Amino acid sequence: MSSVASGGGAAVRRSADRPGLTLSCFLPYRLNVVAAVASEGLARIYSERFGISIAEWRVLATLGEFRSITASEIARHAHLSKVKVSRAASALEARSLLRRRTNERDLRETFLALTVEGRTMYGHIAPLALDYAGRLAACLSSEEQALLDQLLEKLLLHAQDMPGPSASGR
Amino acid sequence: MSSVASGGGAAVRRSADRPGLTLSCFLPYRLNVVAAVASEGLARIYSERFGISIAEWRVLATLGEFRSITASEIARHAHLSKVKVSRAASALEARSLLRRRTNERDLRETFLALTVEGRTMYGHIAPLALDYAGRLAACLSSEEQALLDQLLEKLLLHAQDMPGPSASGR
DNA sequence: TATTGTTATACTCTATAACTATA
DNA sequence: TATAGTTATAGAGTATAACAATA
Repeated sequence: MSSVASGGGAAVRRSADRPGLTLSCFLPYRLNVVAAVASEGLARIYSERFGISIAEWRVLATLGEFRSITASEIARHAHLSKVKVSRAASALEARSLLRRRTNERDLRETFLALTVEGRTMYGHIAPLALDYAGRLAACLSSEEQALLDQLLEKLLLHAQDMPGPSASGR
Repeated sequence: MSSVASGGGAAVRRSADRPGLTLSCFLPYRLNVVAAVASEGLARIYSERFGISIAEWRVLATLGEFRSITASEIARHAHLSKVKVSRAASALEARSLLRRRTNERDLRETFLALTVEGRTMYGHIAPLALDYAGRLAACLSSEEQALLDQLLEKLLLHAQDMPGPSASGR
């Protein structure tokens, strides 16, 4: 009786011994494994070949997309903490890939933008990244890709405002 | 310059300036964000409430599923390195949650199994984890859940035997 | 020689909070 | 008081390789 789990809210009977959890079918685990495997090759591209970290890549990619935005906007867009953005920006700035400029309307804020060199590097990495993502998704039909996208989006929005640890079991 | 990049097969034109990469639509990024968000709450359950790490949780879950298996089998099943399994097993053993026993047929191997205490803890955590996963997946219909599962599986198998960094661009 | 598993090392990443400066 | 951003600190996690035992 591996029992289990109407997700909704129904109480479920389980044997004390076999609560019916199968790791390979456990959604959070699966998402992590797929994400890790999917990132491995890509991370090698930008770490080994361009010497940048994941956080730096995300900042680079965000600035490649939006020419000049504030650090906190990058944090939101790239799903990074402000600390990580600050560190990544410092590292990129030290290599002259990025420039900081204070917002004159609100002196607390800083606009970040790629330098010409930064934009050049972005021009090198982005096609490789796109190619990689393309090859990754190539095992899915375009309908499947769209579907996956929708499902991930739904999941993300839902997960973001899910109560913490087991509301029922506190 | 940025020219390049036939993805799966179709050549794509891009401006040198805007290689057309949108972070929020970039599959590896999306997978990582969803996985991270989906894990947050869960990790809190077993770290704060039970004092175990993710690796330890995976070992625990694997042993909850397969009563007694070798360390390397756990590594394969739980997608962990042998070092991580070894460390996690030591930590669990130190808390008397797990027992190691040498395989008498091949003295290099060690069988790991949960102790009664370990099984008890598993019995506490597994239902919480299942509940969490259930609430997570509750935003999807059961058809959608099955579909997501299939898509993730396909993606995983494909990603695992994908050539490293851009085969074309080496 | 290859494999299982453990340990050591150094390194990176991370979270937290303290801090500066503005608002 | 609250916010944007930086810096400091310490702790956790990581990869790598070296190692012992066995095959």
